[in-house]
Amino acid sequence: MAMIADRAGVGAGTIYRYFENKDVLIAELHRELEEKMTAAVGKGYSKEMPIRVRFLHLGTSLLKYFIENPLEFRYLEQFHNSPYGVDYRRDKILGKQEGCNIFRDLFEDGVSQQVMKDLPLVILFALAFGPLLAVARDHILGFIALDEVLIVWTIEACWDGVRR
Amino acid sequence: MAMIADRAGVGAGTIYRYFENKDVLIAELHRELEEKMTAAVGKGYSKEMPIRVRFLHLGTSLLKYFIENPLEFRYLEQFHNSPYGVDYRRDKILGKQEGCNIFRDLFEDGVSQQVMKDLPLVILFALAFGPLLAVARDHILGFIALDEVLIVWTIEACWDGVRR
Amino acid sequence: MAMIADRAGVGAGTIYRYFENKDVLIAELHRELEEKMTAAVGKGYSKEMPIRVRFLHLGTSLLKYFIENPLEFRYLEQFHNSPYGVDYRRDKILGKQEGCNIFRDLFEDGVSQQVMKDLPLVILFALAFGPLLAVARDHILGFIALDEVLIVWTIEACWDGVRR
Amino acid sequence: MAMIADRAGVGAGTIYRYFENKDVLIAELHRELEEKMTAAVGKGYSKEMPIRVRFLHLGTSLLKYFIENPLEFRYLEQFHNSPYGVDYRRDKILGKQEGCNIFRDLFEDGVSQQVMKDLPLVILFALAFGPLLAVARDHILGFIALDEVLIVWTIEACWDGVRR
DNA sequence: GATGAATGAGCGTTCATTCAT
DNA sequence: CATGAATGAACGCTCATTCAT
Repeated sequence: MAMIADRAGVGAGTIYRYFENKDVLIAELHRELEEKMTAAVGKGYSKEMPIRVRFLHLGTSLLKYFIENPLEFRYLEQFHNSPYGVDYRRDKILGKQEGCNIFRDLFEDGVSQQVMKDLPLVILFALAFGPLLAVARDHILGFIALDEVLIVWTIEACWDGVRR
Repeated sequence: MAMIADRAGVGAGTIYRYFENKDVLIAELHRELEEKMTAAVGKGYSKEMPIRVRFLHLGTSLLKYFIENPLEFRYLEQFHNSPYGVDYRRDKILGKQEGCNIFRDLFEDGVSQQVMKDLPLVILFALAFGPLLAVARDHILGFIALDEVLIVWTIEACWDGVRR
Repeated sequence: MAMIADRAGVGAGTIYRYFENKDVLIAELHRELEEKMTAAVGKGYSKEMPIRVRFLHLGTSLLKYFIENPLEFRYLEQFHNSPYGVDYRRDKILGKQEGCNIFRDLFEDGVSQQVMKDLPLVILFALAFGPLLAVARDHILGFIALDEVLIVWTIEACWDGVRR
Repeated sequence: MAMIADRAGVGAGTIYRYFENKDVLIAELHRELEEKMTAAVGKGYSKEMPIRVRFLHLGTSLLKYFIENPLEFRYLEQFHNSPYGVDYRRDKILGKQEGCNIFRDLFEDGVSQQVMKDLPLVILFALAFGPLLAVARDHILGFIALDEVLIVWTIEACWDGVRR
């Protein structure tokens, strides 16, 4: 908190006028970033396209978004690997189903149209986003240099994992 | 550190006779767990088997190992999501190539035999282990209940992602 | 201060137009409450009554007032148990003699008419108000349930302490 | 806490090796002081003495103890005027009756032998200790100068308040 | 070699007060 | 006059590390 206040060029107390406490700050920043990300990824996307196209569109958009916004990616990753993120996922999976529907819709459609493997949603998510996040992380850390081609190949490989 | 010393039944200072500091302790514990894991996973494994069999063997063994040793899995995950883990991977990927060769060998063989996609090793790793880790995490957190069948299907889906 | 401004329905800064600072606000509120209390207690009181009657009147009135206005009592007690209250008493006892004369007059009359013990005023105050405040506090905290009879008995016991 | 550590000439953290937290420190210090006080006051005291003598002994001893140990008195007063003290009293009065029996015993004996007024214990306590504490406070703050004689007179006046 | 008391920078948070608008 | 955003010293507490014994 001290560091954030410092970088924001404000006093230590000022932060608490805008966020009730650290947890709230973290949660709100997460929500904001996720919204921004969802918006960016949803550009040029339509439910009317074939499943495969939708998957490739969403996958490449997301991967590119992460690569172009490494700081946001790092935040999102840290969030999901923290107790905050676990609670968040638990609410989302076990609680009333809302938010982030763009991805769920795609997978539900994919399964019901028998284009994707008939596996639980959670596993399909893992198959699609597991590699995607790993690859984004490795690029940002400098372990690979992703280019347009590599991005597409990677997402297509993810598609192979997910499709029938 | 105090808690570890306590559970070990030694004084707070004693720990520093065996580990220079917290970072070193973490790194050494990691190495030990990874060795144990590699050994477990390598049981019944042979380089002479066909690539696909080797992949399925290693994948299912690993996933089962994580499910049976959730504490170790949590440690390994936390480690890799921390600065320690990043440094570790950097050394491993960019530095002198050693350790954990069992996996690298498999992917190198897979690529050279043209059974796997011709992608950088790092991406193949992401394709294989990304979903695996995600699925292990979700199982341990209670978001899915993996059984024998689901485990095999998951690893086979990973194989689809990786194979030509 | 923020809470007070809030409940008053004004901005946080506005309070400082009416009170130089927190200390002044506390002191002024104290003065106001003491005035109100003195007025209430003085109802139906006359210096012409016999000392004992005056004492019992003032004592029971005061005790009843506290019981009926527990919030005010709590404020007054907190005030007197704080550095503010100590300073206030110091000024009152050692400094120029004013204020709250109704009580002093009674005790001075009591001593000079040889109805009360010939003790320093401060001690007579302690004998009279010490138990009264203690009993009011205990009632408000729920340690006793004072009724009309108990109140009178208590004040009469105080009188026993004070009288010759 | 910082101030205490400072005056003790130790680091900020050291204090927590001896007291779990601030509340515990406060409670333990209180217990220690009360024990010490009870011991001092009980010197030369016997349940076999007549009630009046017991009362005068305990009263004068206590008052003298406070005067000789002004710091302890201030601590005890602050404690009892704080939430800690209120909770403590609540436990003592409403909970299982233990501790500080020397005083309760005296009052119970006094009432049952019909030497003291037939009032609730809480009120008798107020009658006896209310003035005593007030007088001790005023002495310590320099509002009166108590001497041997004044002390005895004060306690005798308290006795008048309490006795039949 | 083992101990555990001591350390102190750092944590997240509060709140009386100021001052530009 | 009134506002409320901004302040920053202070709070109670933690914990990896040291060092005299």
